[in-house]
Amino acid sequence: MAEAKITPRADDYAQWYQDVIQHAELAEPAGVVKGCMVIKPHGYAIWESMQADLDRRFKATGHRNAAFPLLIPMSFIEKEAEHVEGFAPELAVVTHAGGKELEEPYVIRPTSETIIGHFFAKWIDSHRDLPLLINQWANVMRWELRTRLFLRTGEFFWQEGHTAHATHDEAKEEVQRMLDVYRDFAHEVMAMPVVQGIKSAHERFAGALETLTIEAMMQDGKALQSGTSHDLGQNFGKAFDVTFQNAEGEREYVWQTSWGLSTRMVGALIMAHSDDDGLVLPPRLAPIHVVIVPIYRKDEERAAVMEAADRIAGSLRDDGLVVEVDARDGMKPGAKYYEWERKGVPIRLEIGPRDLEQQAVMSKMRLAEKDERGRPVKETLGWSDLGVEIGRRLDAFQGQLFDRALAMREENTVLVDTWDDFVSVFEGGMSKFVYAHWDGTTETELAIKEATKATIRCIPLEGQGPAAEPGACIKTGNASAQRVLFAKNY
RNA sequence: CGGGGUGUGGCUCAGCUUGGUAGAGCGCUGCGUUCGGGACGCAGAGGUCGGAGGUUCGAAUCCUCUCACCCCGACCA
Repeated sequence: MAEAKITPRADDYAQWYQDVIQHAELAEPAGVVKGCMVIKPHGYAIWESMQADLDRRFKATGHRNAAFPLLIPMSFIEKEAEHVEGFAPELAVVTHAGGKELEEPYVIRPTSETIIGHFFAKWIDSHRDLPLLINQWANVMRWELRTRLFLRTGEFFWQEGHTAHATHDEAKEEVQRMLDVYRDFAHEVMAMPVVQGIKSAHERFAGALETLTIEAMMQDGKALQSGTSHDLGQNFGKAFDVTFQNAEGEREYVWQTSWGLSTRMVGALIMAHSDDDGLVLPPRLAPIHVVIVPIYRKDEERAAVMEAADRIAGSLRDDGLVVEVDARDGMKPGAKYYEWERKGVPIRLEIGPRDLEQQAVMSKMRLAEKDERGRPVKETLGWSDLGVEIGRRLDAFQGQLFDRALAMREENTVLVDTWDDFVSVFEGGMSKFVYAHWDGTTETELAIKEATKATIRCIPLEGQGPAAEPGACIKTGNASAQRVLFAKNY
């Protein structure tokens, strides 16, 4: 299988990212409301694929979907002290409706812990009501100072899970369970390796006891937080009076969790896999698996070739593949090739007059090797059992993408023990993942960020980073229980 | 909010310094020839040059104000 070249792209990575999005026709800023996006059909189809897969995983772990209001009374947000402090600066507030000023303003939901807490209080009475496992697919709004397409938009789409449990242990299990669901999704579906870990106090969700995260490395070596799972403790239970009677007849506050994953994952997908030729989509997320480009000169050829192309497409569809036949006239095959490559279709089949007699097609993978003339290497496949052959190649491609991304991350991950080395690692274009010791204080964390722009992405969970061993903080020399993951991030 | 930049046809942009009444490429429409890695010819459609005010005989161009967007930073559960 082809070994694709990854270009670090360093300083112009942001521009490259914009170009890929634009040329693959994924999204554009709405231009009306700051940082909101228009997701074009192809981009939305990728998000839909993510939704479908995640939704299956959520249901398999016992969760049910529900929907909650877009507008939240301001007073709800104010009920949890850390929550309001964290979100107040980025709230969009509705003050007027029906032509009149409202007595109490509403905020457009930045996340739904508060309004769901309000309803959980009504829904939960007995320990028999627990655990309550809810997920919501929704859009939310956060008025960020600076927006970045897909990575930090004012409005974005996501899912937010909200659960209530009888004990802290059960809640903590749920937090870890859903973090694992996110990891599995990232690895199996997105072909994007992630590090699981705990956020530092400074990076923790406003209102949570603990925030867990999955962190992925993009092609320029920077980290992208790709999903989070929070242990909310009893903070929201107390703020919204969510209580239940236990088996002993005593009233207790519930233990809650929340976890979310957003359209930022579409951005992650682009930055993790794509190249200068456009999108590279893992087969399990590709809206189209196979595009068939018919080739012909004369009308008689066209009729015969189209008939064969349609028949092959039908057969592949019977095998469960999503197939597009590009029957557009007046466009040369080469132009079609470039267009579908930019959109990240994993496999292209060409069929022309020469193939009809031999009952064959030419197959080209998205990351095919180039020959000495710079042309991509294609292979000839027979018509019989074509669906099986293609399925095999799609599976291999899925694995190849993960292996490639993992190898890239390993090559750019280092252990660092001196401050000078630490500083020099973060100079220059290509960034890295650095495992180093930290004394555990926010003060040191901020000082390191100030000096290097690198932040603590997470304190890796067991088995995620290097083996836990005590050491001395990279900056202060104070005691450290284990290495933490530093990186520049988006 | 600080620094830098850009607003001209659907898209990318030139023209602005040195005012003279709007261009290119791509895309789009029609016809013909093409079609195994980004086709070509011919004929067309499409723009009150972000907005307002000013200077001038005359403003895309100069001046003032204003709006929007992009990049860098601050911020980022």
